[in-house]
Amino acid sequence: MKITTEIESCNTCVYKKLLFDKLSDVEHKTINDTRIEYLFNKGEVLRKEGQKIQSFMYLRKGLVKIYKTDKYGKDHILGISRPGEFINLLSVFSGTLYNYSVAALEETQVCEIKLSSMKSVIKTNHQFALRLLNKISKMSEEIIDIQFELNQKQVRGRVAYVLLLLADRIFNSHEYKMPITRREVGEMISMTTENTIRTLSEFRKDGIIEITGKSIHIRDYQRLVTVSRNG
Amino acid sequence: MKITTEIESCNTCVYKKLLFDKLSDVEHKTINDTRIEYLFNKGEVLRKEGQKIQSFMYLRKGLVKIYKTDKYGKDHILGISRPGEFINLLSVFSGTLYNYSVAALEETQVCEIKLSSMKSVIKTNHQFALRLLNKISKMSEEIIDIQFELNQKQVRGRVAYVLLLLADRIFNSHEYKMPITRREVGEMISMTTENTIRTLSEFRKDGIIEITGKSIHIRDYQRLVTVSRNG
DNA sequence: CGCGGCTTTGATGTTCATCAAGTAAAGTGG
DNA sequence: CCACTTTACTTGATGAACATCAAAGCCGCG
Repeated sequence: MKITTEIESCNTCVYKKLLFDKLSDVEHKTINDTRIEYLFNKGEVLRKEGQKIQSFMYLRKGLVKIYKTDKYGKDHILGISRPGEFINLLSVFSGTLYNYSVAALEETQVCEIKLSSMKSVIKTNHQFALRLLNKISKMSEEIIDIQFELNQKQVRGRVAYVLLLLADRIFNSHEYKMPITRREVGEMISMTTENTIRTLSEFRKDGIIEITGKSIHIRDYQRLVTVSRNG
Repeated sequence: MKITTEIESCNTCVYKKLLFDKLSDVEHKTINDTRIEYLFNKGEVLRKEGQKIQSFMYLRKGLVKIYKTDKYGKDHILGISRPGEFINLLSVFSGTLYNYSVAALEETQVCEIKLSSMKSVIKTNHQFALRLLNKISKMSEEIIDIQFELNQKQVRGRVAYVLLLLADRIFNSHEYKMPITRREVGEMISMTTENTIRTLSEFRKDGIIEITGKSIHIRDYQRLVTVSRNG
């Protein structure tokens, strides 16, 4: 992890419009003054469950996994976040401690804003407060929705669902390099690594996907959708 | 469902302190003026997935289940809410449509407040906005946490977890009348009704619980905790 | 170049869903 | 209020889905 200074001010940030565009100059300054840019390497843990929450984190580049560790030390992945998303939305206003961990799946750049600055802007800008409420709700609902969907499916459906989630929501492509290991796919769908791999092999034999190491090429998208729906 | 007029004003409500205690007289009037009290019978659906969100709902008496229905028509219970809790916190700021359904498990009284009134108070009272953010986050985290816990367990552990959840968080007693059917327990833990019942019978045979129709008496609390942990 | 983690496949046993069949309880209409 | 119908509850038997154990090849990295 290291500190960078790529952006001079939030005003020039490409993600400004996602949350910070309706702020006054003073409010912008409040946010920008306590802002720190960080660069995390692949594999680095940004935040750990149980740590004290002192800042707001905004994902600018890279990819992270959001996960919880159970009492046996096994991780359970709740979701994957892309640039433009907040990393700690959920925990940030519910308590003083992180309720889950966040780790970088690739080189990842984040902006960190002091929690006090965020609260200060909420005080002067109700529109900002409403947008924040909206963002928090959406992120929670997405996580709950993924769990709900996965709960209805068995292995084939679950693996298909994850492949589609990556294709549609993360990479917007039918061809991508898997950002997570097979074990992590298992940790996402609550299945063993072995069965996850077996299922991927089945999909390959069925001609639904092509696998070359980490690379996935979805050859029969429609069929994968069907498997995800009915599996 | 029928409209009641038990409380004259939010000022005299026993639940005032949970969210509405730091409001000015004008803000109180804003909330109170659009407030309507409803009484729902056991089994009645308060809100259905897909309906438009136009109000904020506060649970005053009774018990409700929060659930989603899958494409096969099977319900999946996400949580159970007690008096003093909001019913539609999650959905309320994330979109215009409900993302889940809410049904009364017993005779239930709710206060409904127009969404516009809530937003109006957020504009004038940032402390209120922060408390709302906090409440939303907490409720989401509880739902996510329950799913996370259940995902690690198998049938025995899951059934034990639900029994403890009811004992500890809903009734604060080792003896209670089940507010949900066996099928609904199954819908909560993603297991079939048959296996849920089988497991309850096992617990009875093992002397962990006593079952008399709908009544549950936890005889060996510690053992149930152990089963919930390791099952 | 070798060590540890990731990946893969196979064999085996456990857990759980499904099917079946019957009893008990709770609504419902006359 | 009782006959009737539906829904809830319960247990057993069977097979399917999945975890576990085992063993070996692969890959990246120090």
